[in-house]
Amino acid sequence: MRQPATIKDVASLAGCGVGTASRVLNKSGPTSNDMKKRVLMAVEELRFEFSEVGRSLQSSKTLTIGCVVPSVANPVYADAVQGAQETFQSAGYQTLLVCTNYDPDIEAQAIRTLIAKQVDGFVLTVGDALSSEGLKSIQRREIPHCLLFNMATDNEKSWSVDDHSAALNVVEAFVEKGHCHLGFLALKFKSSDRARERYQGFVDGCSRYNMPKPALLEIDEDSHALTDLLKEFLNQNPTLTGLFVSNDFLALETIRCARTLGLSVPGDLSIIGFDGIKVGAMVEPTLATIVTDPKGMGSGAARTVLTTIKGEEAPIQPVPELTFSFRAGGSLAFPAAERKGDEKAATLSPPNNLTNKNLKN
Amino acid sequence: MRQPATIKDVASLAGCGVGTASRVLNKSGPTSNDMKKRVLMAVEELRFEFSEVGRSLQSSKTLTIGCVVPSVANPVYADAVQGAQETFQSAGYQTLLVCTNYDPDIEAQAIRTLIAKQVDGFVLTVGDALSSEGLKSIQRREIPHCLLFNMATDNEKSWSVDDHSAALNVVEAFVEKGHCHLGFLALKFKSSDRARERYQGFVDGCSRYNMPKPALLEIDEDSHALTDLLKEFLNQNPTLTGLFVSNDFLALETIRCARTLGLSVPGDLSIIGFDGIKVGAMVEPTLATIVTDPKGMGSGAARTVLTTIKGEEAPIQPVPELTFSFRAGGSLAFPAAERKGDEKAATLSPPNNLTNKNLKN
DNA sequence: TCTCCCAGTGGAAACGTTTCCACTTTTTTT
DNA sequence: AAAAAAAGTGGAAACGTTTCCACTGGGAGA
Repeated sequence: MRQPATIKDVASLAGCGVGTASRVLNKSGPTSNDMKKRVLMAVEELRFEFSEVGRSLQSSKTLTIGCVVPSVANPVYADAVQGAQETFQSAGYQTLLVCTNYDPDIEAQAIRTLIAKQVDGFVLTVGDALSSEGLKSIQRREIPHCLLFNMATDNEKSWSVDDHSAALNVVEAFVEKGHCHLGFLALKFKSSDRARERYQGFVDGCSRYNMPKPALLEIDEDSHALTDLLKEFLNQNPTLTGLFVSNDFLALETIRCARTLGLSVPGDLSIIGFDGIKVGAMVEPTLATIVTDPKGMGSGAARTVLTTIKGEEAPIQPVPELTFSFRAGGSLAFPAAERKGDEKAATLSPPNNLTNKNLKN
Repeated sequence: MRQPATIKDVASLAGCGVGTASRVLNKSGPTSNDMKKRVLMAVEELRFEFSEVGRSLQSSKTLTIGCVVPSVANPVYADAVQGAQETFQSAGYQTLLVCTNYDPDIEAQAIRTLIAKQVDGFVLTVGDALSSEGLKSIQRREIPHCLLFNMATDNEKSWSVDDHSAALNVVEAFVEKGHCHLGFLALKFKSSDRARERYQGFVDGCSRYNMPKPALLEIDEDSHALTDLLKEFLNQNPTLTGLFVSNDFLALETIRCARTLGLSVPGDLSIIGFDGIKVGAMVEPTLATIVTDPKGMGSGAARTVLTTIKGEEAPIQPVPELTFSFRAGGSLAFPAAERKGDEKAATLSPPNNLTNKNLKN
């Protein structure tokens, strides 16, 4: 028991050749009933289990997939990993998980290691799909893979939210409620092509509705200083009534900070988040947000990889428009000035004569 | 490039034997500077990378750890996995992740597969540490491993929250605020030894303070029917003023349901959660809860496995008392009847003459 | 000058599989 | 009854690596 039994042990205990033992256990060739019985008994006796390592060496398949994401502490990625893992699991593949912490060096290093481990495929979220060294290695070796939450390019499949369209939707939601000066609050703006895409969509949306270019508040960490930063930001943008926050946690935090500043949400400031985490619907006010389906995305990317491995060249493509939906919530409403006054101001072409009020310094 | 280069290719391009090439690349023996140069050039030229599969077969080490948890959709496990993964990563190990969805069959099957893949160790949360088939296999083969969030037994190391003590703490927190009839709301009570342990601690705590045995409300899923169940539960326990909820998400959901029923939290019902998720501190009222450190637990379990692998028999043991802490929050307060009336009732030996009020049917 | 030692090297064996080929025995076909 | 086909079997080769052993030279010590 100390040393696990090998197929040779099984063969010699069953009194047959290794080839025969292999054929019995894999049902990969003709075998007599007698032999079957003897081999199976030997397996039982020795508690034999195949070594996948030996198998992999011979078949050059590992039944293992590399899954590279920034961090599973972020529930969006956690859900995606969950979806991918489940899908791979039911297809008989195991998932080798690496978290990069948004660090391109760790990302590159991790991918090298996974390649050395001969994974059969990859599902990965890279920092920047165009420059990622790791992604290039994967492409060069033609290892089946699918991006997740990265922008698709000409030659890359990707399951991801259509950030640009989603941001447009957010603008529309604000406009419907009569907002005409918006802001964008983002975390880790630099290191993520997704965040940039989202911002671009937001800018485009604002310009489409003849609004001023949205004010941008960029923060480094989930910083404790958010309250102060927010205060300064709002002072610099006194007419701003709506804020698009790049993820729901940050949005909840922002609501808390706004309260600390004596502002009411949505009375003084409307907020729309991004991701659609469950708690967003449990809190008061409920959070208006873009709902996405990270688990579905992870599962989809996994299916794409699986079909690529099988050589079936028709993976199910995500339809961009269905990658998200808008969820209304109490954090979005008509600006206070509107409510008291002319409801008609809440039209699609903003009157541009509204100003923000009572931002108590 | 189609077929990755092997060390043989490197050797023949460098004009040396495979042994020499191996020695150069692993610095595992004497080599001349000339050879070093030639081998390194050949590696560059062929873009050679070691196959870990071949290596593993030879060394019977895979530098891979199996990590088995119920689900990473649950942020507690996600954080734990994150911690474990980081720790393993920096020690040069990769993490093979499996989610069991709380299903003992999947658990057993997954562990078998991981054993076949020859993982060097395991970090795992099993449904029931005493009966888990998978755990038995691991023990039988003497594979280094450490439990996570399971109760430690005589011969098993485990990093986990001291659920029993934590539940006692919760009772004390309620008692300090003058509550004298408590309830316990749990999810998946059956399949988890942790939940049972927590309940036991709660029961013990109540009896210690001469309170009636706590009422138990057990639900199957994150059920939509919670509002109705809660209503019925509170009707059946009219004197109940404090509810201990087995996780923070469920606690937030419970607060929402209570509101739907026209009850105020904490006015009519005080609530204490479990886990200490971040949003708990962002919402209104903030959630009183037991704060735990899942990431630290995951990392700790990983360190235990690593030291076991190295044969160092002195893994850092978690100190039970430091596995959790109580965080005060707005969801816990003096019962409404108390507030209006006699503050002195809030003592350690409850007067037993208090009754619950205004539970509007 | 003769040993002896050691740096440097090549190559075979081993790790645990599967697959292929060759061989024997049985069954089917004529 | 003979020939052909099929079923059943054993064993070697291959997968990519490391490690061990054996062999060469050359330099140091006698």
